Amino acid sequence: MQDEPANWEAAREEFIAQWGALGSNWGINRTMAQIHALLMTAPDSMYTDEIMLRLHISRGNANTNLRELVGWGLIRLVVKKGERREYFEAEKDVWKMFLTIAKERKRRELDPALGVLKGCAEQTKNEGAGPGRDFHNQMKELQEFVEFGMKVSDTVSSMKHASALQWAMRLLG
Amino acid sequence: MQDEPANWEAAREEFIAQWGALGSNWGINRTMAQIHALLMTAPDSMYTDEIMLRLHISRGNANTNLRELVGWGLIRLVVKKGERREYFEAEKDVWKMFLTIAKERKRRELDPALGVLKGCAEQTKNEGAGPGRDFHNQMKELQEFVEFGMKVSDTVSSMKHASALQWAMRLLG
DNA sequence: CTTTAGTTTCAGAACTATCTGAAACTACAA
DNA sequence: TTGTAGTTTCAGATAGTTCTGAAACTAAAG
Repeated sequence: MQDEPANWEAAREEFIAQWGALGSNWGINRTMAQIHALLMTAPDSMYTDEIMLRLHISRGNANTNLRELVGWGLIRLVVKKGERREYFEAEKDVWKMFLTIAKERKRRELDPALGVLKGCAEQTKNEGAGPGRDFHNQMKELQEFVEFGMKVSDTVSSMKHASALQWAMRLLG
Repeated sequence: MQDEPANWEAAREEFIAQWGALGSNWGINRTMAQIHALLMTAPDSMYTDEIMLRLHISRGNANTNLRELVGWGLIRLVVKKGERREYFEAEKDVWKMFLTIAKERKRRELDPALGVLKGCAEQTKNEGAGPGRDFHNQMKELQEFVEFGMKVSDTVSSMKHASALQWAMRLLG
């Protein structure tokens, strides 16, 4: 088993390519998803040039997307003592990864929607019976639903992996 | 209040425009989101030409996106007796809307990801200790997590609004 | 101060998604 | 049939997003 030239690398290659393609459906761009997949499965931290080489992407592209990923909190920058170069490594804990993504999506998808709904509800709060009032009520309903969803999300996010699991088991059981 | 020419329409206009913009973050295209917003807030069902006129979009565009929305299950086609024309109306119940979206997103985001993970795990199931095995374990972990998430989603989806609410109340304390 | 290793920026190129508009099609009615 | 109302399709135009590559920048070391 020792001398086999890393046959798992084939599966890894596959994973990186597919994960990149999936990124699109997820509203994440391909390169970003690929870098994430690469780092997630990297035995050691990597630096920019390695990543560029491995994924055949330009320096600018690599830099931008590494920065984005750090912004999301999905990877972190590591400095090795005695080395000037910056290395990157991915969070590998699945639960933490999930929380990070959930938080970011909430921020990007729910927060702005809530703003719009509140604004529209406010603007029509004095409408009398009729279509105007119906509209107001609908905005209110949506607003409450979104707020409720955010609360659930916050609650789950503050859980440790173990207690979330336990909670979910109760739900499923 | 009677003769004021529909001042709530201003708020509605705002809602449609903003909702469209939000669509992008949601992985839904602008027009589709706008049509949905328009129909969601329409006192009566509407037909293609009304929608085209109201949103300043072409027939082709309107047709494609109406079709998509019907596919998602967010709007439905209505035929009025004695009329040849097809009308459309949106589902207005918030909980049903949420379920529809959740189901569709699961199908588009989770299902394909699961496929990839299973494939990669399978391909490396015989790896001995070392990076190959680490990779395999990671794929397995991700796979289990996704499967778990799907189960939770299915459970919630099968709930009636009332019982979901009750359950959530318990969660939130 | 100069060199060297590395990082960041950004204008334009390449690519992708979306939209238009006109033509083809369908189906009913006179 | 022919006319009319409506729907669908699709090639090309437009708009939006992502990527490249080279130049500008930063900071440590000589």
